[in-house]
Amino acid sequence: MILPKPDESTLMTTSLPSADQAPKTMTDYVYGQLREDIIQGKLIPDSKLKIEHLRGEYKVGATPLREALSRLSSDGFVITEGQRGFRVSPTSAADLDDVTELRIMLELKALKSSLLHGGDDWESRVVATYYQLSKVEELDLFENLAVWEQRNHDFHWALISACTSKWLLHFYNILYDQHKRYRNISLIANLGKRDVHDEHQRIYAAALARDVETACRETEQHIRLTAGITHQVLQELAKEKTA
Amino acid sequence: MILPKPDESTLMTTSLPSADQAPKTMTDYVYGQLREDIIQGKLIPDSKLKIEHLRGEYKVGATPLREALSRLSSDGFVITEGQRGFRVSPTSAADLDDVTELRIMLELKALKSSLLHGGDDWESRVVATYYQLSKVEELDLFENLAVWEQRNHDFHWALISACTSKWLLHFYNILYDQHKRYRNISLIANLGKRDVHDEHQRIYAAALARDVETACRETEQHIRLTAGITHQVLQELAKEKTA
DNA sequence: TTTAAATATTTTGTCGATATTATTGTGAAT
DNA sequence: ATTCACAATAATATCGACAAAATATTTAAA
Repeated sequence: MILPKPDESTLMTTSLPSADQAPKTMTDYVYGQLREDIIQGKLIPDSKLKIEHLRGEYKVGATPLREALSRLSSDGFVITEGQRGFRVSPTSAADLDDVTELRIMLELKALKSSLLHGGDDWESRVVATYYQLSKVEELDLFENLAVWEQRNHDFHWALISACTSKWLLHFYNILYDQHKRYRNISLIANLGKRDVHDEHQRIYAAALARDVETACRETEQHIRLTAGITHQVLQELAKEKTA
Repeated sequence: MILPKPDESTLMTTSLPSADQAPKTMTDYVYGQLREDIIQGKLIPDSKLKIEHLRGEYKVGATPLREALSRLSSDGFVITEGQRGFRVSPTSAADLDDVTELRIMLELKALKSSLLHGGDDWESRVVATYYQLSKVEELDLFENLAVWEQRNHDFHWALISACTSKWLLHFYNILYDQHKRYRNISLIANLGKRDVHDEHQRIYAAALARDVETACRETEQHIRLTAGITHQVLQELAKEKTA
């Protein structure tokens, strides 16, 4: 078993997502890989996930693979039917709307709780992640997409990290990544048409001022904008296919 | 492989919970068993789940077992740590509150959507499940706990079954069962102190009248009452332990 | 040519065995 | 006694192989 340096690893983690828990086990490793490849769209929606093929692709045995796929199925990234193996969960405009609405509800609730309970450590995290995000947003985004993605996630996570509900954060994590799946389709269109940094700045200011009302409003608008543009791109792609 | 008659089976099912999807595979079978045994408290919180032992208990191989446990870990019923196997998720008063608050939020949202979108088929389901529930609530509940449990679930599910959000229903299912875990501790205390049928009747009437406001208010009160009594029993048990 | 039955191939789900890692138990040294 | 090192034991995670099931292909009939 050749694996990177070991580290803590629990389900429903409350730690920052950038703390990229180095996997202790083959299952954990391939779980992370598969999840990431699904989110990145490298494994295309509704395509079949054949064990033998994946075995060669990720250099792991069948057992850890099946375990990882089982987990992913409960996360909603993979669907499994009777004796017909696994496949990547399909995507659709309807599902995007579904994910978006629920994510808004959960994120706003988490944000509110976080603003009410966050202490000095929370403030520090918000300031630090905002600073790092700002740095990369001054550069050419198109050349630093991966870094921006990471820091964007870190910032949003820091904002809600003081939320007291473990379950809320757990579900939020799933929906955030589901949403990311769609957003990746339209990332370029998204970043081109907006002043994302300005949106972040406003959320940041409201959060530190503990202005729940404003922070929630700005966050909701922020998410809806992304989802809206993604929805457009998705429909354009659908039209191209039929035409 | 000796398994019951086959049937459809997909994750994130939108069908009634009583439609007890007969498992096609060993993994599905043992997944259901383990889940039920955790909910029923037969597998006690925080206890270790040793593969060899479970293998004998449920008469299945190690691979399906590990797959089922992997799924359950993403569902939050089981926790898995690095190279230290699986254990039943621990319970706590804080977790009960967490589950309760989130469940209320999700169930009310789902109920609202359902009342807005439900058609004739939805109405039929509500009427039918309410009728069956009423029948058993006229009998001695203590002698029909299992049946009551099932019909109570069916009724609540029917109410929200016209909700258009698949994700909302998926998360609701998880939280409902998590809540059931706690409720089982105090079921007797709960049924003794209340007129549950009256509460159900009021929700029923408001739902059919499409009175979103009232239906939500009654449902919230209904859940809070259960959770409150469960909380009490939980604390009493904790005191007994220290005393 | 289409439809249907029969056969061949692929793929899934499962088991038993094994190497690796954690845990427990034992005895020596502080 | 308590702590530490080290051996003995137990449990986990993984692999390779195989039977059952689904899928693809061929062959025969309408």
